[in-house]
Amino acid sequence: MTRRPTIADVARTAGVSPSTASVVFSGKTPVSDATRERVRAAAASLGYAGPDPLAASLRRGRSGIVGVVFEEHLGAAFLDPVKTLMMDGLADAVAPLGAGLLLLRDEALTENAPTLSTAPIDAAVLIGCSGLLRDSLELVRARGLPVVVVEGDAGDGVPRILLDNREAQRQAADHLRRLGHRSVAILTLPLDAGRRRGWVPADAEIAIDVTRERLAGARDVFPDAVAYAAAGSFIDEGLAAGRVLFADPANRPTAVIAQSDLLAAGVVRAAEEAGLRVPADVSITGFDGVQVDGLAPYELTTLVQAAAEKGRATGAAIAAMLEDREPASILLTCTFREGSTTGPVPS
Amino acid sequence: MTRRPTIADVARTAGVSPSTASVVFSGKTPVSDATRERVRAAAASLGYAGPDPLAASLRRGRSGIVGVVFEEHLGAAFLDPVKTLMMDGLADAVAPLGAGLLLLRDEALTENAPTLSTAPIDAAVLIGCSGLLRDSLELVRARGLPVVVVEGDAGDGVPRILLDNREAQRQAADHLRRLGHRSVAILTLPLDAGRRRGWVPADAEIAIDVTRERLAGARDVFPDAVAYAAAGSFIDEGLAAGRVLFADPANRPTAVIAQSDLLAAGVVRAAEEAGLRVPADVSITGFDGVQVDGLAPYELTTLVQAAAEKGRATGAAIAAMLEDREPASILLTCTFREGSTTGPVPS
DNA sequence: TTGTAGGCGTTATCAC
DNA sequence: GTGATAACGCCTACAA
Repeated sequence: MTRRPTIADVARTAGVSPSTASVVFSGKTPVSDATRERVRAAAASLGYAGPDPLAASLRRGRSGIVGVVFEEHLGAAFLDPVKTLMMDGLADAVAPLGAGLLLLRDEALTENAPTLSTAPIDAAVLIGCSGLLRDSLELVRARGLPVVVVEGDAGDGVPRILLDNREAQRQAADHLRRLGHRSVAILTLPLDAGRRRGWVPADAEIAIDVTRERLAGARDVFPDAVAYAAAGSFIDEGLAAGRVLFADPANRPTAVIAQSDLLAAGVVRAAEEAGLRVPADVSITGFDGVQVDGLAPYELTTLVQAAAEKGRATGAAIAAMLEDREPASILLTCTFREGSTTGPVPS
Repeated sequence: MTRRPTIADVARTAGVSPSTASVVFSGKTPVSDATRERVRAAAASLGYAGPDPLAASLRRGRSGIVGVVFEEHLGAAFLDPVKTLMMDGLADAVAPLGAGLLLLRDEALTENAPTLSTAPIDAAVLIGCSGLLRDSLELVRARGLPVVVVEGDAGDGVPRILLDNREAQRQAADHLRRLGHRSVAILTLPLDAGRRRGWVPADAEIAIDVTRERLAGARDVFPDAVAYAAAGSFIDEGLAAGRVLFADPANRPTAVIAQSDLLAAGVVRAAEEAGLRVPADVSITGFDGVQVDGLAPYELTTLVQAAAEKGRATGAAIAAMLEDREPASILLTCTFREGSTTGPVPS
């Protein structure tokens, strides 16, 4: 025989009708033990490995696949521990739906690759913030698929999963203020897709929501704090920025508010390099609450965001939409955690 | 109208046959400009977003999805820079096929989740090494799907993507020997799924291929070198192990061969901590050639594996099988790169 | 408990 | 260049 056996072949061999055979595999309707056995045996003898997922999907109108759209190269995305954790949570959350995650790149970035418009997905998760996202959003909505946007600017009627970035960052700033700090520098995430490194002018346009909100939170407490933008969320970026911040001994901040833990870790290293003790000479806060490999023995004072929970919430929203329930936008809150990198202002 | 429009609706509205409408969207056959326009217009007016991927897939017998099976939690997998890079390469390589990557967890780990046996995939990539892999392999073969195994023990007829671990590691060891080192310690990756940390007895059974082969390569040059196993490939693990290796000043290796760059980075840090200069007092080699965030200013002496290339090779093998060509197993070679962490043995 | 019938939405083939 | 026809393989009312 040349072609793969179908459920019809199995049914024929077992001497039952196709629908009965189908039921044996789906288990949706009771079947007598004898029949089940016969069908099973027939399947085994033919080397039938179960219903073709494609045909089943078409019939059901569901593929069991959730597309996750990234704006960047996959490698870049997974360099970010927060995204990794969030994917983890998302995977957990969609698993009970019987759904898997399909990695997709933003339409604009792909050639003849599989895309939002041609992939057999039941729903989509858009991650990120930039303008490309709008196009992707259009595509998905045109197809009438449920969408959830994570930490991005979505617009009307699209459920979003957000973080209380501003409020949280304000807490960290408050903590520093209570410790007596007045001369504070802020190390921000990239301002826009350009990812230029450097001082942030007072009137800078900040295209990326996360960056803007965390900065606002810090400025709520320290309106005049200088800000320096990193080109990405990496330890080495934090190190480079830290060198700049600590360059002038006469005019050095007593505390640095970094917008990510990786950046903060780099700043810690820059401080060490400059002969400064943390937190005796300089206090440093992070953001994210991820485990930074290689930072021991320090423990960052930081804002712990429930990254995996973010993924789970996203999954829940997807589940809701798939079941025609109203999905809720969700605002997750961060928890302030005091570590060993902040202390009283040096006298 | 309540249900989504189909290509038949579009065809009717445009006054053409369904097949013609189909051709307009697929572009597989020339169509007159006028007709194309009319179909496009009809589609737009009906809000038709293009052919349903599920139906198209069924018809074509291809879903355009490649399943990637991990043995571990997704989060854990993406913590490993080599895997991340390899995913990146894989994504690149399958994109031209019009395929996307579906993240799957090993069958054993999942509840009613989407799996190898129910997901609409055209091919599968199995990553890893343990025994579970065998089960997954069975499932996939039962479905008659093309499979590629990356760095795992696959068995008969399954194309594999492998690295010249032993030979490569030998090069690094040779390098150290030529520099005069005689007292060398080896820091290995985990020995098995148990991931126990500690000295490796001479007669230890090593279940994980990569660990075993790299160890063998090092021992080809230094048969009597002691070996210590880390519990994972992390900087902090390297640090912890380094502390052990450097604990006794009287009996301290002059060189450490670490089986991954992350481990090596930790060892560098442990050396600093112990007041040892690298490479003046101790030489350290890594493996992988990944960019270790936060290690600057050191540059590891290491073996550069083309991780992304590994992914690309995997994709190529998949492509070959999908086109009924014979897929080749591939042995990739690592390149020795001398950095700033190795030097002559201290006199 | 089992069988019958119809269709999910598309596209390949072939004839015109 | 365009159109009729026939699957792709399965599932689910509904009837028996």
